Amino acid sequence: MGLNKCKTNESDDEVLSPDSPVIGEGSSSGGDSSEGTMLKKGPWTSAEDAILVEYVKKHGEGNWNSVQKYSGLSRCGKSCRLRWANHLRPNLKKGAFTAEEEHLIIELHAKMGNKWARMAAHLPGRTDNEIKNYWNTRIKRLQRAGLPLYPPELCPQAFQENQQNLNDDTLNSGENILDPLETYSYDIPGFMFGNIRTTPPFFPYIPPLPEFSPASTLVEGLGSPQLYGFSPPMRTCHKRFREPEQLLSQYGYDILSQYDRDQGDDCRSKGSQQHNICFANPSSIIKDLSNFGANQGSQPFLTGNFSASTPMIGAVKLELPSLQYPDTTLDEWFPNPSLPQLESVDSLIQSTPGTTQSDCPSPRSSGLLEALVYEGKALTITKDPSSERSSNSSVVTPKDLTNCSPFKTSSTEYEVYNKSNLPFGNSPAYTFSNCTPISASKCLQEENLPTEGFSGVNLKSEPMSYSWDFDEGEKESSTELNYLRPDAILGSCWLGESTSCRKGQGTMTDVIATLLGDNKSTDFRNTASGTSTPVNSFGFGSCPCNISSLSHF
DNA sequence: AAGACCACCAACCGCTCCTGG
DNA sequence: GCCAGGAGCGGTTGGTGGTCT
Repeated sequence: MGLNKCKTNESDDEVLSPDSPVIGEGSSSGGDSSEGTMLKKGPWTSAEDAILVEYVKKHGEGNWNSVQKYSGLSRCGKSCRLRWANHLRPNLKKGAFTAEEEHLIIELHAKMGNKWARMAAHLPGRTDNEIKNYWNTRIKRLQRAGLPLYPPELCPQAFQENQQNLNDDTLNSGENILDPLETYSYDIPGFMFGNIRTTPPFFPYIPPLPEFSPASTLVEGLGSPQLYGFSPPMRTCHKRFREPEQLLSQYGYDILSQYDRDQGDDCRSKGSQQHNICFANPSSIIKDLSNFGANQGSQPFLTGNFSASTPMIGAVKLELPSLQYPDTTLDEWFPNPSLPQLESVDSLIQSTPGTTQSDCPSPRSSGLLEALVYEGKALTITKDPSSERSSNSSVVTPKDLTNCSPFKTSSTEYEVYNKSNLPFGNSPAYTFSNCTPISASKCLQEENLPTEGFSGVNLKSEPMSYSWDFDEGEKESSTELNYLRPDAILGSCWLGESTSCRKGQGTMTDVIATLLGDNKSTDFRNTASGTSTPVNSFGFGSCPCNISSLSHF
């Protein structure tokens, strides 16, 4: 296999080359032996940069392993490529990300997961490394804050896509004996933000079951990272909390202020426990999951807030919501409301993940070329956004995104959020009702949405209908489900019901039993009547909500 | 003032995919 | 079909400087 020559081995990993003109300049400099010469590692010097630039001018990009040969640069080709791509390449945009870029990154990440290169293609002048670093930093920050990685409206979406994938994966392949290691390596697309029409409920995390059955299929789905119904405990006292304003502005949650207010008591745990949605605190989550058997359902959290690198129980590797459709362009994910591209979205919806993954070209294969295409399109848009808007181009501009996607909260909804007294400032319904990228033609064909129920803030528990098409072939089990309005759920739990929300710990088994057992309906009818406290569709521990529709299972 | 903590950035590393012989 | 080299991607690590206690 063509492992890169840059790869170090035990013998030369720590070897420094005293003869190398550049070795030793960086604190982390080391040397690799390649064809008898030592390869420098560590920070690049301006002299090295100049050499590399000169080489690229003469020979063009590519053939990086020849750089050392022809330029005398004591760097492996890999290092040269990285240096060029991340620092020396022309048209690189330096400096901090703009607000638009940040929001676009968030949105793209919700779509693609940790596909940094593809994300970079949508951000002209930005490198995958930059985006990656930004995201990782952001994750850390949000994890510390116990905040969601995404605005709340993305959570149901992430679940939906994940559920769709899982259902298709399992139901469409009868011979598919689920390998836990593979089964839980989810890619969760999220191309229809805010379209809760098809948003199924969230369930607490349920451990994987070995059987392959509709029930187990469901449970497998429930084990997805999108709906682990646990809340990350805020066990650590955060001594400092930087950039609270930024966090607030990003999410519009009045969390951090409350957070700081709570800081003196209980290490902000009060605030954190109330914010049971889309939490980012994988490390804590993992700890609790590892104790899951003894502590089922005690830690509600949910939705795509895992780092793909975060270790999971059973070597589960999770990936954040990722729509692995390399050929899918952004406007397919974010159809212009004025020109909803139903076909494209429908095709995405209808395509099974199995088909998707197998049919679509490898991300690798589409990597650079696709990135160039993306970037070219993006550049075009940047130059002439007006013409872009009038066309049916396949690339959406950041402005488009802020206008037509739930992330338009960047400058508008966030403000509204901030103005609200609700913990989220406003409900996902706000986003859904005001900026719903209606996508699936199926939605249009079906009865009218109870849109009125989505507008405004209403904390009353009003049942509303969500259709959950498990699978086209599973219609009998995919009848319409009734769930509480998400805003009602949010409201009830966010408004100081942390105690009651924690009560839901004991209901995990109820859910499991309900999902797997025969007395499906009764349990949740009891639940609906308040005799038990199920984890509701948004992972809130105990918001007394109507989950009677779960009896459909 | 010192240490701890954190954000940011750059670079490395391991792996996978693609391509050509 | 197999193999090796090239290239790219994503994860991780380490350094540096700023801020806070």
